[in-house]
Amino acid sequence: MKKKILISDIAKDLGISVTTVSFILNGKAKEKRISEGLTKRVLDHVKKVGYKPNELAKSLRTGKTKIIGLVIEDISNPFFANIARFIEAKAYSRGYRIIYCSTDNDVDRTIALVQLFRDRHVDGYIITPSEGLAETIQSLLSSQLPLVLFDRYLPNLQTNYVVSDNIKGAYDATAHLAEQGYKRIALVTLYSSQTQMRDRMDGYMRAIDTYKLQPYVKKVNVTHDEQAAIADFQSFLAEQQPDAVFFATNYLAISGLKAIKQLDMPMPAVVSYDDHTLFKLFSPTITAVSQPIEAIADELINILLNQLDGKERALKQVVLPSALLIRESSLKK
Amino acid sequence: MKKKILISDIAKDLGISVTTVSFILNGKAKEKRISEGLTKRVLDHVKKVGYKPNELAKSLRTGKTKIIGLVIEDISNPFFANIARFIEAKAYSRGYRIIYCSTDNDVDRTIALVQLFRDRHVDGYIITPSEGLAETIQSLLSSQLPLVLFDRYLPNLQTNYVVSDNIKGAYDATAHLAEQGYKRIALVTLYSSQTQMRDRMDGYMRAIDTYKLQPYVKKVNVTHDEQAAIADFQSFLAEQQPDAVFFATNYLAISGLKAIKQLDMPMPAVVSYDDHTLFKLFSPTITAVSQPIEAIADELINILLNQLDGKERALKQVVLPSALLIRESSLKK
DNA sequence: TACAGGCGCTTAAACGTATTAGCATAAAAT
DNA sequence: ATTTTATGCTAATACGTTTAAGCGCCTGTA
Repeated sequence: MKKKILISDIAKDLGISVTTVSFILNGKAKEKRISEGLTKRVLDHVKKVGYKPNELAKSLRTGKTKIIGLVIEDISNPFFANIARFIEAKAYSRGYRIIYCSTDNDVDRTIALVQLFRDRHVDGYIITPSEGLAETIQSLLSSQLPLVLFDRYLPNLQTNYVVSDNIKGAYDATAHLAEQGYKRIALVTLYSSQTQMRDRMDGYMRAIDTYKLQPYVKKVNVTHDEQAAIADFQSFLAEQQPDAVFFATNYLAISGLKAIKQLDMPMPAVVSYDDHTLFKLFSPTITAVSQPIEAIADELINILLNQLDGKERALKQVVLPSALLIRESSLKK
Repeated sequence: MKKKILISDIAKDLGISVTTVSFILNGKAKEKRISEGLTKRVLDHVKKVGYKPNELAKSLRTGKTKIIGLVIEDISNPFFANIARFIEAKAYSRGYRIIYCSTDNDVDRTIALVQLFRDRHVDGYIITPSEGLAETIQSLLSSQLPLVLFDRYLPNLQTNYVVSDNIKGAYDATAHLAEQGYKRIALVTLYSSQTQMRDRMDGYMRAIDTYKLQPYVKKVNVTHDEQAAIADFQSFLAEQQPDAVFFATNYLAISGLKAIKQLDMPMPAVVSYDDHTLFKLFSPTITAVSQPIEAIADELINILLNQLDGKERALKQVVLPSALLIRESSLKK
């Protein structure tokens, strides 16, 4: 078992001081007027013995970890997984690493995860805030920690955020169904007052107003037990007999499709907010409101890195447009 | 902006030494014979001022981080996502945190991620090794770092691992298709000699032997461009006309189903290795070989934590049984 | 000849914690 | 009365880095 090499070993080997080695390793050789000859000798020797600095010690000393904490609702949801992937790539190319966690929309869990990141002194945070997270976020803000929210924001808090235009996305989806001639267009959403849910409801209602239709809203509790949610939704279907359903999230759409399938009934028209890799595979293929994933990731990482570089202190609140991808499930038969 | 509280602040406030506070905070009050009165005073005061130790400093001093690094092929694949979720819960309840990363089966990326975890001094590793990772893993082993592989292992390396019985799983799937009366049963697999792929091929071949059928094997390159893989698979379908297809992974099955759908041909019987949340939603529903996810997670975390506790030094190589979930896609019409 | 300043490097202190060795006092044993 | 042992706590060092301050030497200028 080989002993771990320290910066002091390098210094000793070469008969110079630790400081000099440190300067060279941190690219300050020029600035600190270390001779080129010595710089080269040190670099060569470092490579030869395979020295790697202890990042914990570095972080302790500098207060920086070069790590960004990504707190995301559900990393197995393709929407979030893709955002995470883009963010990771972009951060990497700028010298930052990402560590991420899923909250499953559980407040206690989210708070614990933010605390974990805080304990580990991550340099910045990208968060999909669950409800009840205001206090935690406020505490990050008070500590001046670089932070940007996405997918939703906390209405009472002045934070950076990046969201899509949920109102317009939901309006377009609902209007599309109305244009197709559907009359009983239902909205299936969560028991949740998160901003994105509120806005999707809002967009739906505006389209209902425009087309002078009746609203049919079903709220579902999807957290614990999918089968219960399915049964709940089934009774709604039986009772209200919608001819079209707009699901406010992709996983609601998936549970809803399971419910419809089990019922063996004529399938209503369907639109999902958020696309899913497999929607093109279903029969019929599923129409979806698709958020601009790469643009969202871009904005997020730029806002955060600009803050980390100290370039930007102004609040950034970005709203990006969504696109309606029309597939078979929403077309009039 | 409030100043961060240190252990020395606590000591000063109470007029005692840092050592004493540290002992008490680490539950060594009894062992170090600190009086109960003082212990209580310290604990009360710590709670009152909301002191949190600096974990970086702790880790630097102790060499422990209480963090486990989870290096996983693709966290957005439901199989891996569920494993991760179980592992996380189990680790948490035993005082460990998990940080995870997706490798996308890219060797360079995997090496970089392991290095990241190493730099951050995680206490142990759970890894789905991509091909070409032998050197990296060997280096972890040489450094005596607690480690367990899963889903596959590296044949030339003596490591702990947990895998499912891929041979039997693949045999059962293929045999089931044969029993249904299919004659031209194809295997779709990856260009990969990872152990799980080799074993699935093996199981398929054994069943082909048992039933005296002809093998039809298609290898697909799925890494870069899904559409290319789809086209490639389509030409295989056209050429070989299989009446049944056994896909060696769930994402192969998904790409395959897309290919079949695009072709608008009579659908062959289908079985997937690894289940997927949405397979029950497809038409027809998709038969799958399902791995015992919770049992795998259990074994993984137990093996690792026993190593971390120093209880166990013996090699643990665990093989768990898979189950065939028969759905519509594999039944004779 | 004296002095200023540039050059190339080093000394020493810090980051916040854990832990070894030991000190002063009091009680118990000889 | 002296030595031993137990009690309750602390001083000092270590973990592996970064960095402010400074030191001796050389060169050029007055």
